[in-house]
Amino acid sequence: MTRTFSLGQAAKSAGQFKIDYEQLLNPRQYDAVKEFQGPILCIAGAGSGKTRTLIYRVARMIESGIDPESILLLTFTRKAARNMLERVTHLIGDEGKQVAGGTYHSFASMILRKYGHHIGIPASFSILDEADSSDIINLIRNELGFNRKESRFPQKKTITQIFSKAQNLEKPITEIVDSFFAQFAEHSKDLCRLNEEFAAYKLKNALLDYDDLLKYLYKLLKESDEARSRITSKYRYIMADEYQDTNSVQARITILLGGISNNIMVVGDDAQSIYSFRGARVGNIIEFPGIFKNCRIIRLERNYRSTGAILDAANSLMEKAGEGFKKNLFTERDKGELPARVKCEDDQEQAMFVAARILELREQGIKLDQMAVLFRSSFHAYQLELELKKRNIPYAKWGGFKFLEAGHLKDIIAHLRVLQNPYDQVSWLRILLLIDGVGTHTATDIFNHLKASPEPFDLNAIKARPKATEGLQKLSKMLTSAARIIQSPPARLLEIVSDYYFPILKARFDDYPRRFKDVDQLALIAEKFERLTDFLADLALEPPRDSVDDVLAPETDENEKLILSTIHSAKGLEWHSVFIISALDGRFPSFSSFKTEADLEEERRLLYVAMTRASENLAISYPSQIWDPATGSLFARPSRFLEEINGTLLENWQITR
DNA sequence: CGAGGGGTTGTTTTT
DNA sequence: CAACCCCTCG
Repeated sequence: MTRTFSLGQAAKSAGQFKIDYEQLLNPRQYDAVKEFQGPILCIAGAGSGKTRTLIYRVARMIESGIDPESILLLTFTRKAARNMLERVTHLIGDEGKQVAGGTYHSFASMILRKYGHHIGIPASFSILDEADSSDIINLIRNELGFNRKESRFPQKKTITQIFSKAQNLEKPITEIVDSFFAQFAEHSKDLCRLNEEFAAYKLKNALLDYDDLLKYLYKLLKESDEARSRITSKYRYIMADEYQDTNSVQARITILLGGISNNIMVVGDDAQSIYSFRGARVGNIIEFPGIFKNCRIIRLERNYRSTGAILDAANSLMEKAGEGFKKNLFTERDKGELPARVKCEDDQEQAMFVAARILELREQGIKLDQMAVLFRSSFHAYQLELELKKRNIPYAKWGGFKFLEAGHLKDIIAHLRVLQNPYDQVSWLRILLLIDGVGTHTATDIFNHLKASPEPFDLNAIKARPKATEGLQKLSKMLTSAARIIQSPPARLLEIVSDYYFPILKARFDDYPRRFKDVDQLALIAEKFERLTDFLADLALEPPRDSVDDVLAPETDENEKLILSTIHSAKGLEWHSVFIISALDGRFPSFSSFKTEADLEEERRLLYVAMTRASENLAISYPSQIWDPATGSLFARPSRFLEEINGTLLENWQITR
């Protein structure tokens, strides 16, 4: 590997930049941008121009002669990285494209393909998403006979969550079960056993789940001197965004990556930490200066996004925060209108209010895509979705049910996976079960047979019931011919699979026309890739976030859509007008957060994140009561957080019919 | 051994 | 209000 060394850095002086950074940034931002040697912790409040700062920092680095390929930008989603680097490119030209950027997970995936062999990971590993992991766990659970217990064993999805939480928090299974899933305490031992088997299975089949990606990247950096020195000498300028939402493995990775060059900046806001359920530690950001000596701390506290009134209300909410990370966010904008506190009769009335108000704002010239409705959990929006459909208001929903979770798309992907890895047991079982006359037993037999065969796609020698033979032959024929052109663009392979799958789809689902369209949508995504491996790896690392409904919506109407989003998915974004719905104790804060003070505090930060998404208009609404069938209780109290916000900072709205 | 029916779950948030 | 599981029938 060669390393480029540029003399440009010394040659250029401040006056030679194309961009007038000092003019375009406020003094604090400029501080963070102009200095890129040495460690920096940047505490960036909501709407303080954090993204802008990062973009200009990368631009300035490149303008100073730093090799763009030595810059690594770690962000929370890959989309965030992509957008930022596009803007860098826009500012200074194509060099911006050479900067490495992505999530910790995607970075891990890339590095492990290249250097994984140092710790025994083959370059051809596949990535498991949560559903894949569940399926494998289910398989092993059945083999171990744990499903036939007298007392109920947790469901596959729950087990997956338990395992993931254990790895994210780096705690033993038993402890996770005791503290978060006490109802399954009696199965602790079996769960440990299952977890061991699961780990062994992944190892044997070269499968990595999300947690493994991080775990092995850390292991690589820690244990392989050669890999570490190659990686750290390539990436000499590290920036990590949303650092408050990293877990301890990610923090250790960051420290190892930045430890040699010391040129590391982490950016974050402890008041916006909302991912502790998956192991995020606010501690990472707080401990950072202690780990990197001479770390400079830069605070961005001027908010450019929201009106004074919105900011006052948000600050008021955080004043009562149990843990005192005091923020001093200020704005020089006008006060604007007070945020609305809207009491509605019920869920239905709330939906009607939101829809009517949205239409009113639209009359005033605010575009639909400048408005968003935010909620704690995605099912809170069901009623509203009905109302929007009724009134023909186009919307896109983020979070909740994912496009790829639809059964028919999983079927298609399973076929592609088998092509890529003919020994992928879960995918084989899935596609074999689609054939008439094949059940779990036959499918397992077939898999065991072909596992030992040099021609895994040749199913002709298989013994099965007569009813099944025709289907098996078709499958075999399709896979064999697709395998012959396995190097073709994934879109082509997808086409072959779809042609085969359409009759099955038609027979299985009444609503097959709708589902056909989903497949077309998948094909559009596939077109962006040249190799099947890349396509499949990408689907796991960054599943398309649009819901099925959204994909089905006609692509007309100049793309102007209202956004419905979980607060988690709305992180980092902003809209002119924001509605926060179902601010009802039990819904938000969520019933399941009542147990501990820490969980409640996270709900508070979540509301803070939601409120600070709004630039001009904010309305927080709640139905006066809701019957919750899940808990069997009646929620009838407005969110406790609404009570805590200083009453003079909100305006109460009355609904009349 | 597979298919299909009925009863029974348990529901945050996501890379 | 699904998905999921289990059981019985064909």
